[in-house]
Amino acid sequence: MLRETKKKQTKEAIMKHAIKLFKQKGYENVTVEEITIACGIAKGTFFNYFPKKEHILLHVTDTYMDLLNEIVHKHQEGTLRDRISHIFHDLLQIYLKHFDLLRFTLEETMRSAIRSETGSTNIKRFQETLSTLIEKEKNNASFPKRWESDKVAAILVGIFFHTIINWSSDVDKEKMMEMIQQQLDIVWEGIE
Amino acid sequence: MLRETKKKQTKEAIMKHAIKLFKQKGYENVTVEEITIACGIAKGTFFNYFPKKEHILLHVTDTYMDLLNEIVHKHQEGTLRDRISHIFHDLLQIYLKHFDLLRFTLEETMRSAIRSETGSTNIKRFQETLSTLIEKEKNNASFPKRWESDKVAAILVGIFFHTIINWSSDVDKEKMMEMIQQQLDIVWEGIE
DNA sequence: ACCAAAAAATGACTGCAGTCATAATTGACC
DNA sequence: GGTCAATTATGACTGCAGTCATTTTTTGGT
Repeated sequence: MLRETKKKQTKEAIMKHAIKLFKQKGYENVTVEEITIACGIAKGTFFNYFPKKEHILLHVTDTYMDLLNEIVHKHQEGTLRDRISHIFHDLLQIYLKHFDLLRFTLEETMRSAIRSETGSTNIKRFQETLSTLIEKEKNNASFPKRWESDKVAAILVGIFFHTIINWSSDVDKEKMMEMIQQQLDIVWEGIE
Repeated sequence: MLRETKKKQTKEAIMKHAIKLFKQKGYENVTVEEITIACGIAKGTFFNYFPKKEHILLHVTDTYMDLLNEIVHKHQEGTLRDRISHIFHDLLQIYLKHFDLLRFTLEETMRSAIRSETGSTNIKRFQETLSTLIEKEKNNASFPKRWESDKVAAILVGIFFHTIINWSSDVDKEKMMEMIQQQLDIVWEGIE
């Protein structure tokens, strides 16, 4: 299957060069033609692999999805409450570190979620990851069974995204984590 | 001041015709030129009023912001917990009713929040509205003072947006409200 | 090694958002 | 009501995303 391997190579080449250029010049200042020239292919070929320029960004998220699993895996000890905090902390660090690229990725993630072009959005995958994490904890009896893991995960994801969307302009990283932390505290202890 | 009134008229005309066309044909199938022709002005004039096509959508939100205040005003009786539920219920109804237009508006709202083109995003304004609502309740001593209204509002907004983003594909309106409701319950009563 | 069908690459082409130099309109002042 | 500076309108123009008819490459069969 020469064809298959070549296709994979081309796709990866496009992504590699695209991301490199995005980081260099910013997403909006990079044209599709530029990317294809960097790859040594014709402009039209790009669209055989990605239906829109933006779709590269969705695939970028896939890479970071792996990272999410790593992070979740890294924080196994302690209470669920602490573990979630640590996970969010690490995620936030990554987001802020690669902010220039990832904010466009975030934008695209939101867009595709709203349009629901794909059944399974990256946000939903994030939520599922947290959901299974919580579900496991339930079996350890260290988590109240009356709440559906799914819904709790939804709240947590909501907090995370809402915070990074609304405060990513803020340069003060510590403050952002503090915001998330305080919201988590409220959720854990309950308002009333 | 003929000039001022004329400017306002033109701006409103653009918005009126634009929205009408968006509803008819969908945001993406309407060109800027089409809008200007409907208004009887030249294409270039459009960009004297809105820097980008998408910016009309941000102004659409302004209209719905007024609606938000009405809704908040409508639900004065009962506990805060119930009031919030009712407010979210009404908001969701509006969102779903005008879904075809509002999902693009939502998209744009998210975009501008992430890019933080404007200091005060519509999301932040929503949050502030809820925050003052909660703050008032604090003074009535019917709300625990230990939590900052701001943070509680942030959680609530997070729940609302995350839900509509991730489930707006779902046609089942009742289910969506149920999702929000259940998340609110958890937040109110606390996880632990 | 040759052939035909399927898959993939190509780049000229189209359509639209957004720009900008120029033209028309307005208001303030005499 | 005539003059001029400031504001606003205009539409030809530019640049880029995305399309598509055509060409090139790959593959499996003989």
